[in-house]
Amino acid sequence: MPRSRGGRTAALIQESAANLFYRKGYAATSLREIAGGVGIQVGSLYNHIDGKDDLLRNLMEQIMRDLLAAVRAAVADIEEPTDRLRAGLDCHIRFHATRSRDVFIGNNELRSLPAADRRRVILARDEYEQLLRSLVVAACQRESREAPIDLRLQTYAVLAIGTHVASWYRPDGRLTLDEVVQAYTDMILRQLGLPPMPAEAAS
Amino acid sequence: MPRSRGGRTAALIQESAANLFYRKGYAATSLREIAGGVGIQVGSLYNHIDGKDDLLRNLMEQIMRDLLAAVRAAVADIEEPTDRLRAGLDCHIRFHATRSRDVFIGNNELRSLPAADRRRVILARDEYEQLLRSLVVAACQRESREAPIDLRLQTYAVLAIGTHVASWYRPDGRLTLDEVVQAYTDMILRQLGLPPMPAEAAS
Amino acid sequence: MPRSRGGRTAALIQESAANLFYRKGYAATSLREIAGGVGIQVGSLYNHIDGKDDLLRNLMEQIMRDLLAAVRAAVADIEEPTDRLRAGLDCHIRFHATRSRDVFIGNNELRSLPAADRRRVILARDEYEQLLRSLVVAACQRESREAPIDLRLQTYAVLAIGTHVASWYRPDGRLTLDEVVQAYTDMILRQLGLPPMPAEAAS
Amino acid sequence: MPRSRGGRTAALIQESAANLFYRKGYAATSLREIAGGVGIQVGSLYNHIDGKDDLLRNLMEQIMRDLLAAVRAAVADIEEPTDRLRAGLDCHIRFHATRSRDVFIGNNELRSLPAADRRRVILARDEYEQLLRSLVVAACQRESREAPIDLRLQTYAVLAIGTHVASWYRPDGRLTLDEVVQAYTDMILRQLGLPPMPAEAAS
DNA sequence: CATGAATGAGTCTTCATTCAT
DNA sequence: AATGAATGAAGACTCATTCAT
Repeated sequence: MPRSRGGRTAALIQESAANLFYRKGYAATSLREIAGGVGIQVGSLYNHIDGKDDLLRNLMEQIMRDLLAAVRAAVADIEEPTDRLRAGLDCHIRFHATRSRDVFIGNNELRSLPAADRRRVILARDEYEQLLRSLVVAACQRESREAPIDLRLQTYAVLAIGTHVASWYRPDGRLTLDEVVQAYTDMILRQLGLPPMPAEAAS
Repeated sequence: MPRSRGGRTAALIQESAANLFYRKGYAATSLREIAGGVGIQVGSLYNHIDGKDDLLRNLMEQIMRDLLAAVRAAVADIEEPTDRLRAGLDCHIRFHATRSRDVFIGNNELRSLPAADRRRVILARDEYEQLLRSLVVAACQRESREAPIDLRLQTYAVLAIGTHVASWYRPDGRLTLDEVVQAYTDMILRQLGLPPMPAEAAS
Repeated sequence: MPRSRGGRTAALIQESAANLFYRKGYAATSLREIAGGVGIQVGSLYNHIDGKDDLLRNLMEQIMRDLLAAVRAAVADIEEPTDRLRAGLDCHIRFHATRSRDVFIGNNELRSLPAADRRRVILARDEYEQLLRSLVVAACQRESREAPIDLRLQTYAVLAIGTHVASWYRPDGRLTLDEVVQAYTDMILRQLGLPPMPAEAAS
Repeated sequence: MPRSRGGRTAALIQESAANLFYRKGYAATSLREIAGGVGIQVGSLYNHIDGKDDLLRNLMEQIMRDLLAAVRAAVADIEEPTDRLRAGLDCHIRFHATRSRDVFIGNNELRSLPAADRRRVILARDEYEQLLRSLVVAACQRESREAPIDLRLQTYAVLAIGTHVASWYRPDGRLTLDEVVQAYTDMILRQLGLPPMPAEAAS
């Protein structure tokens, strides 16, 4: 019966783990439950992972890699600073909404990671924060018409909004994904004193 | 079934529990550690509490009561809607910064609470959200010069900023408490298209 | 029911562990069995020990301490080298016979000990070997009438006989304790070319 | 139920098992490790063995067969009792030194053997003990000039020395194989009151 | 009130063994 | 023959909880 799954069991385990870590938290999730989610016995997990940490580490490193890559790709071909920021924010919000489960875990289970891995993830987070800040700073230097509040705080607020979106957005909720992305992006741009619409689109 | 709710030791236990829940999370904290933080043995805890849940429940109900009471008191004697909002935001941010530990626990350990208690806490949270929304709506109806984005989202964003402040503010950090409160309050007001400074203070 | 045992449970646990380590070996003995031997549950063991290692470590350090102390005490007040050797051998054999269980464990479970403890026990064993060798050498230098074979090997042989006695002697066996001690002591003395009987006793 | 008793891999597995049983003991050795020593996966072992017991049983029966056969062959063509004993001891010591690993396992893992196999091995050990005793008795009856101590004990001592040699001899140690064999053989002969050198060699 | 000890369920992990491929 | 995956039992250890002292 178990055959024919190909090499997919490992992925199913990660899925099951992510679902449970999201619902109950890492420490409150037992391997028994994770295995149950895949339809195998606890011991069988160890054919695919080295330990419980593995599941969390994989998850957290993956989500940080994906987030960094997504925003970098989103701004890659754009020159104009404000357009870059707009594109970055769009991607940032959209990512946090669509991958809210993993982002949520990434934000809440840092302390559950073994110290060594935690350091690595924190470095990636710092890198992401700097990427966002560089987008914010570049756009504000060129275009902002109001004296901006502390730009580091502004960047924190951008991160906060991502985190928050991840904590409540549901695909079947009151607002569509595009509406949410639009609303929050505008909110941030207005906050920074920047025009919400791309120049060519506004004319 | 002993209880000594007013006791000195009981308070120390709550403190120890709060510190550990904050650092490691509820599920990852053992009663042994909590007892250790007070300098007593595990068994002795049961002279003061009924179980591990107790500690979390007390904490979460207390913080919600305090938060609601604080903001209500802050706006109690103010009539003018925008002033009410300003005062409410000031209190909201300040509370989240100064009581960041307990607020953080309140935001992250909801799922660790037994279902019955969870419901009660969620009701209190809804109540708080409505309080904030009423402040936002009242101020925007009277004074806002820009078409506001969805006001429910705006309120969410206000909550998000509180949560975020609680997650990084430290009394010995780069910014003073007043600076943080000022910055975030202004940020939100600007966002809503409202004047950041009270009229009389500005002149 | 469990009360009134005073603080004796820890000792009962050590006993139970020693019996099982002797019969089945350390690795093949489960904590469940050890606890069963005392009439308690596995978890209860941890009120008295820190882990399985503890039981082995205590055992091995105790037996080496006792052995060293016993032989040192046995030769303490004796000046004459051959008499010292006789007394030392008597004690050596007698100890290995009467405490055969623990000696056996000590000889066979060294590798089961965590590396740090293992080193400590090995030092004690080296110390004991040197004590025995010093007795042998002193006696042979003064009195031996035959050219002795390598004295280090002879000492090894003395140790080997102790080990071997511990592996088969039973109090209810064919030979009494005194007979065994007598026979092996004579055997070794003869081997070294020394007179088996104390001078005054022989006359 | 595959079997390939003559196979090359089967022999490698036995080797790997013997090395590990020697270093860590039977109970503390996992099939994973044994397989690792051969460079195959655990499951593959079962193409060559029926189970973990198999490995130990084979080892123990083999070593007893070899030991018995070796000593029998060594004394086969010798008539004179003391010469027979000398040759037997030489072989006994030499065997224990050169095959120390397997002899060590044979002496220490008896209790790890399933009851049925254990009985068989014990019979072989008894047979070997009787062989040695017969050599000792025959030589002592004809030639010994001193009143021998209990001959059964003497035989035990001979066995003890074999065991002990197996526990410390290393080919690259301080003494050569011949020196060790010589020393211990002389020791035993002297013990029995028998001349250490063959008559013809002494002249 | 505090303690030390007991309990039983539960944790993660390892193991020998099986078997389809 | 070798492999990768599955299994179920067992391992050591932790935990929240209870209770006699």
